[in-house]
Amino acid sequence: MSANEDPRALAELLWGLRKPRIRGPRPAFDLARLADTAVKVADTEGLEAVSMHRIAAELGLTKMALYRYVNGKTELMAIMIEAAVGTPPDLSGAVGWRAKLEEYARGLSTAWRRHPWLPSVTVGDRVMGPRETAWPETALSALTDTPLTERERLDAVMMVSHHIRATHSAATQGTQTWTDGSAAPIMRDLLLLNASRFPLLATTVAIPSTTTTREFGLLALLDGLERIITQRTHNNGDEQTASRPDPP
Amino acid sequence: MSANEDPRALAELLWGLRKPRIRGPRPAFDLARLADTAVKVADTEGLEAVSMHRIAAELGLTKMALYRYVNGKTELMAIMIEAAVGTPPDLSGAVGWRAKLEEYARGLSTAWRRHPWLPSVTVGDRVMGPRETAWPETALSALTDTPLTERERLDAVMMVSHHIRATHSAATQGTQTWTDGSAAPIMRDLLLLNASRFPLLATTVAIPSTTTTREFGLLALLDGLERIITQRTHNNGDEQTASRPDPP
DNA sequence: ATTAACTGTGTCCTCAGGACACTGTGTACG
DNA sequence: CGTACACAGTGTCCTGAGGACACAGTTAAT
Repeated sequence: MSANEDPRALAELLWGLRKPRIRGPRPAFDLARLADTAVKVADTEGLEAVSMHRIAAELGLTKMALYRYVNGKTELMAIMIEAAVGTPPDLSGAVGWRAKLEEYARGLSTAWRRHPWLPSVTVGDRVMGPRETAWPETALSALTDTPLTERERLDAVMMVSHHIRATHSAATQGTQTWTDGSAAPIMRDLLLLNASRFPLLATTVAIPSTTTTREFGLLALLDGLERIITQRTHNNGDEQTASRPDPP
Repeated sequence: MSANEDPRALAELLWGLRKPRIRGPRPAFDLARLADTAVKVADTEGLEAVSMHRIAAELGLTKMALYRYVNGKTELMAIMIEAAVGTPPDLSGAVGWRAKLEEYARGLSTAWRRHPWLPSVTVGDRVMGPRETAWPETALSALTDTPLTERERLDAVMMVSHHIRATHSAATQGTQTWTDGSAAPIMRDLLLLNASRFPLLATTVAIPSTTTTREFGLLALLDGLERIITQRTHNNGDEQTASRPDPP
């Protein structure tokens, strides 16, 4: 409602630049405690269960007392995200950019499966905290030995993230309208009823899926990156790259 | 608030299966009129400006009169989408699956640029209308001559859609936190301040972008699909495929 | 003409987020 | 040592959202 969205203040909160309070009585909780309880509520009852009132009650506080800690719900969400993302996976075990990126994608997938509300919320124009920022930093490290430009590396990282996000359950963000979710059976019926107008979709929807969209998409994505990378490598004449084996 | 979400009713509304009302007075408006005004409001003032009250007022109605046409805001949104998506591009001019998919991506991009609120809303578990359904149907037609399975074609189509969606302005859905949006300068400052913790991101963010993420990502994506397709083709020994020329 | 079905209105409710004044409390400083 | 200030937490109020529901007015089929 109100013009409460001050990105500067949010940044200071997330990056630990708040001036230490000395004068009055000590606050009963700290930001980490707030974030953890809010995350717990979101995990167990869904994101829509997270309201100022609810979280405050969970802590034995009044709703308005929460505003002593955060400037509004935006800030609450921000510290929730920061608390939930966790640390990015260790890519040092994987060899080659491709294996590293796959490992990264797995890690992302795991984190988002653990907190199903996370993918739908880590989106759009916003201020990120240091813990969340560590993720793309880690992903970039997978591509340092490639001939891609810095921008292209970031683009590639974003592509992987977006793909994992997009394929992560229809309930949160997926648009897998055809395969999962409560609307899927209805859509199937409608397509079969109108098979003449939508012949391709109708036949496609009728058959069961073997592989997942996530696997296939990641394969295509990494194959595309690999093509670009090997092309650059051949032209420049250095850099080794780990290739996926051709199937028989 | 209330359990108003009946996907069956929504489907009937979208697919024109409402029983014709005979008995009482004629309604002053029809669904198309509702949808158009709501779309206009969303286009000019943003999606958050679309409320039941607002749209009703726009039509010179009371809020509750709107509920005679739609069962709730979910249905309003659904007919808004259906009105705004428009018709998919004609792919018959492009030769080869790759050019067709590129054309499709362009069309999608155009539609979403015209209605910036659209990408953030055409997401998740929901019932689609016939006009929106025509889009993936069209995209599938681009891939009929490829050796991909039906499922893989749908996956490929989804990948393209997701990519265009993801790269379509931070304000709506993009997560292009590093490059656009009001939070970007703050993030830049934070990264430069903490360059020791995030060396890769810090350097990456410092340099200006030459190509867009959308172009690079689509390139990688289509390259990946092409690799898979040509691989299948070589193995099966048929199918022609349009390849992008190698740069010098 | 009657009646049933329907459109649109007005009132009320719940539940968000949030502003603001107030009470109580503890620490720093004169 | 005491006072003043800064702060934590409470209670009350407001706005604005979606929505339920009863009612008045209207019209077409019977």
